[in-house]
Amino acid sequence: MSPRRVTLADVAKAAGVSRTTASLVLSGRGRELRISQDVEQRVLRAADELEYRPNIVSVGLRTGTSRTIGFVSDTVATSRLAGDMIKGALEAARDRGFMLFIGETEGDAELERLLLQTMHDRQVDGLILASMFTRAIKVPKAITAAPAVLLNALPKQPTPLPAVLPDEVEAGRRAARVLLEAGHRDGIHLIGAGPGLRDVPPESVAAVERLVGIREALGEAGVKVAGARTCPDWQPEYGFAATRDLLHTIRPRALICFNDRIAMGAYQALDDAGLKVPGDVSVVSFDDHPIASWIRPTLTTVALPHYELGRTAVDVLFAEIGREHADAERVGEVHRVPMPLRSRESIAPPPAD
Amino acid sequence: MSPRRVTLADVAKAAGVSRTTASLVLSGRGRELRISQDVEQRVLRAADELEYRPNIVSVGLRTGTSRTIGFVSDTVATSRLAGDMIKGALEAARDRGFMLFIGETEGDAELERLLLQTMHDRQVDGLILASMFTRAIKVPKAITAAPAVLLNALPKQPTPLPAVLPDEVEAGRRAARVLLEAGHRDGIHLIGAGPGLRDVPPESVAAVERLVGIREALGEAGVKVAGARTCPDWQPEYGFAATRDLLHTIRPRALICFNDRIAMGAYQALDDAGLKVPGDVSVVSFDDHPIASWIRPTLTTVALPHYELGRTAVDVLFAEIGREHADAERVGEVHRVPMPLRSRESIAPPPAD
DNA sequence: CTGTTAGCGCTTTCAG
DNA sequence: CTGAAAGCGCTAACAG
Repeated sequence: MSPRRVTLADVAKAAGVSRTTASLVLSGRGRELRISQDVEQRVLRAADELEYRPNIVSVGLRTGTSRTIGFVSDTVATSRLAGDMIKGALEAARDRGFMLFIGETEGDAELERLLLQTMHDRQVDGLILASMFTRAIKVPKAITAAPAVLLNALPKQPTPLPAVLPDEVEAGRRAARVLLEAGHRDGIHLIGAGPGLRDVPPESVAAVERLVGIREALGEAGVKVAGARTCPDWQPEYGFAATRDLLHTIRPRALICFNDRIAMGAYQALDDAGLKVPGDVSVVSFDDHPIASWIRPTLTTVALPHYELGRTAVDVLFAEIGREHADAERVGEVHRVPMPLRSRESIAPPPAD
Repeated sequence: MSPRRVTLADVAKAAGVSRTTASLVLSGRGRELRISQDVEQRVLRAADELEYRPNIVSVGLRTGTSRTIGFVSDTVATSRLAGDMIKGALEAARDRGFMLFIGETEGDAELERLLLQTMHDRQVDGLILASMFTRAIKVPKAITAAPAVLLNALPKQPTPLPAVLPDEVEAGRRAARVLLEAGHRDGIHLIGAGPGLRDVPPESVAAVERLVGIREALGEAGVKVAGARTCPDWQPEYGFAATRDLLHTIRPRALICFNDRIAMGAYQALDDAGLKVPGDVSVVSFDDHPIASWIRPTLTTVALPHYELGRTAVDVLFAEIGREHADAERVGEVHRVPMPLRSRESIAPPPAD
C-alpha cells in the first residue's frame, strides 16, 4: 500500500554512518557524546530528506514504554460535561507527546478487568480511572501494574493511588456566599439534598460535600437553612416535583439547587406558580451545564471544572510515573480542583417586605 | 515494579516445547497444523497457569499491525451529542478486540497533520475522521497511508474514502410528515433555515438536506411552507429572536425548528407571547438533544443517531481494512444512517378555526 | 507434527 | 567519537 516506511537503517545508510550513530544523533544525545558536527549534520539532513519517522512500536518493544496512557471510565466519554474531562486529558497528554487510549466499562467490573488487562497488554505507561460523577469506587486490583490516578473518584478502600477531584466543599461555600452577598438571610431552601448530611442521593459524594460547604458558609454568617428537599435522582423532573411541593406550603426567597438539571425543574415549578426569577426568588446552582446559559433568566452556577480535572489528572499521573519507586507507604493524596463561579442573571437581592 | 511479564518463551519452556509450537497453539492454528492433543493441552495449561498474555506491542512490530484505530475529530469528544459517536465506535471496536486512539484537531490543519502523523507512527490499522457537525471537509493528504472513513463529514474534493452520515433528507421528510399526519396544512413555518435552499447557515450540510426533505414531503402533500427564518447560528438565542420576530406579524400553526436548541429558543418566544405548545402551535425539531426531553412540553424531534454513526463508521472501516488492495478507481460510497423519530408532546392537531 | 533460524526497527552495552 | 552485536517478544519460512 504505502511504499514501506523509512527506517533508521535507511537514514544511517544515506548518511554513511552506523545505526547506532544515527540513533544517538536523533535522540539528541549526539552533543553529550561529542559526535562530530559533520556527522551530526549529515544524519540530520538525511533524516529530514527521507522524512524519517521513528517507529514508536519498535521503540516501545525495546524500551518497554509506549508513550500512551489509558483513560478508563465508567461512561465518561458519553456525558457532554465529562467530555471536557477527556479533552483536558487529551491536551495535557499531547503536550508531552503522549496519546490516550479511551475505554468505557459501563460500570461492569468484568469489563473493567478486561479493559485494564488489554491496556496493560498494550504497555500503557499509566492509567487514569475516571468516574462520570464524583463517587467512591472499588479500585480494581489489576490496576497496580502501572502508575495510576483516580479522576473524579475516591477509593473505597485506602490505596496509595492519588485522586483528582473538584473542590465541592468550597463550591458549596461559594454558592451560599453568593446568596449571602446579595443580602439573603431568610427563606433559603435547598433542592436536591439536605438538610442533614445523610439526606443525599445514594453514593453521591458531591451531595454531602456541597452540603457541608453550604452549611459552613451559612453557619458562619449566622444564617439557617429554611428548609430542604432531597431528590432521589438529580434530574429535572425531580427538581420540578420537589419545588412544586415546596411551593404548596412555603414561599421561598432563594433556592440552592444541587445541580443545573434540578434548577431547570425548579424554574418550571416557579414559573407554574407565577413566581419570577430572580425578582421573587433567587436561584443558584452547581455544574454549569450548557443549559445554564440557555434557560432564561440565565442561571448563576458553580462550575464543574471538567477540562481542568482532565489536565490535572494527567499532570498528577506524570508526577507518579516520574517517581522512581512507588513507596508502598505513601497514601494517595487527593488533589482538589477549584470550582469557579459563573455569575449570571438568576440572583437578586431579596424583595423588600 | 511488576515481576516481569510472562513471555511466550516462558510458556514454551514450562510446556517443554519450542516457542514456535507454543505460538501456533496459542494463535489457534494448532488444529489445522495437526499439533498433537497432548502438546496442545500442555501449552494451553502452561499459558493458563502462568497467566500468559501476549505482548501486543511485540506482535505489532512483527506483523505491522496494532489492533488499534485512530479516531480523529475536530472536537467531537467534547460535545455531549457526539460523545455517543465515540461510544459507538468504542464498542464496535472492542467487539473486534481493537482499541481506539482519540485525537482532537480543534479545526487546526497543522495539528491535524501532526496527529495523523503520530497515529501513523503508532501503526494504527485504520482511521476515522470525524466532524462534530455534518459538513464538507478538506481531506488531508496524509490520510492515504491507512484505510480511513469519514464520519459525519463529506469530502470537499472527490476521494475514494467512504463516508458515514445521518440520513438528513429522510429526517426532513419525517419531520414534515409528522405535522402532516397531525392534520397541519397551513401556517407551517421554518425556524433556522429556508425557505430557499440557499438560505442556510454557512457550511451546514444538515441544513440543506433537512430542507430538501421537508420541502419534498410537504410538496408531495400539496402543502406550502408559510414562511421561514434563517438563523446565523443554531443557538437558542437565535431561535428565540427569529420566533419573536415572526410572532410580531404572524400567528403560526406549526414550527419546524432546525434543531433542538433553536426549538428551545422558540419555546421561550412562544411562551412570552402567551402561546401554548402544542395547543396553539405544534413544534417539531431535529437532533434529540437531552434538553428535548427536559423542556416542557417535551419536544418531538428527529434524532441524530450518534451511537449508530460511531458503530457504522467502525464497521465500514473494517470492511475497508479487509479489502485487499484499494482500487484507486473506486469512489467513496456514502452510507446513510437513519434518523429515528422521537414522538413526544409538542405536536397536536391544528386548532379548529 | 515440531524445532531452528531469522528477522520486525530500535536502543544499548561494549569495544575499538 | 563511532561501530558491531545483542536482544526486546513475537511470528513465519523452512527444514526435518
